[in-house]
Amino acid sequence: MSDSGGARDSAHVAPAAQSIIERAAGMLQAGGDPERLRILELLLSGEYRVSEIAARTGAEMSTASQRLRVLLQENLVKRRRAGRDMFYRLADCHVDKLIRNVLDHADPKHLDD
Amino acid sequence: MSDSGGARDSAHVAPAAQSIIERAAGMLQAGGDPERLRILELLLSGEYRVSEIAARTGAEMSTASQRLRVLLQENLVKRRRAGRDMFYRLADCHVDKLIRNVLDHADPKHLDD
DNA sequence: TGCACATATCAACATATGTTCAATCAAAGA
DNA sequence: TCTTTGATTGAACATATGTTGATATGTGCA
Repeated sequence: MSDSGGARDSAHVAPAAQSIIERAAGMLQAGGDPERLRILELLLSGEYRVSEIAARTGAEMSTASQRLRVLLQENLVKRRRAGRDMFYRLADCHVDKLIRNVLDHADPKHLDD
Repeated sequence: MSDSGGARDSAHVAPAAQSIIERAAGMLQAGGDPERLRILELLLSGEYRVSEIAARTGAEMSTASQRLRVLLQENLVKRRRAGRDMFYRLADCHVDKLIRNVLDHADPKHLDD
């Protein structure tokens, strides 16, 4: 036993409750589809209606709407109605940071593979 | 037309290349499974061998190994061999931040739903 | 070399996911 | 009220994903 370089009990990480893990996993999974991630990336720059999101991502509206539904369910985005339009935006700055973080990490600039 | 409160071209977000989006989505997806996320959470506190990871997450070794393979493929973890053991750890501090961020966000403390 | 331990891989299966088009709902204006 | 426009929902389908137990690899030691 005894560890070969392990940094056990180093940072006092309270193990997250199962429900937290599940919600967090749901969020990651929702962002874990290239097409949905493209939507999230777009929303980094502001609020858009479904038709715009569809156009800018080259998808049918119903497809965009389905993708937005998943993002909404997992609390990655919020929406508001304005007349016939529905505007979607990132849920909060936390999500903003998350998206930027992962896009940044995936950038080859980080040459960490 | 014209926007109803939209914050277009606000933050100069360079649209990420397709390949970056895909890699980023792969990372999110890899973390987007509750069981794999539990492994990542465990690794927040250090380096562990497969047998320990299996034991602590209540899984068979072959199951743990499969899960680790996915995490490895998406560059969320790294590994090193020490004798017969294989030690896994988070790939870098970027991943550490990502995991903490999402677990934090999923915490009900944030009451943002 | 032969055995034992730690991991990894394979293949088969059940389940989950994403897409699509048609149908429906909701708001606005004639 | 009827029509138009924007958005959502439903159902069917193809594809992807996660799990499992058997098998293989790989390392250390006798």
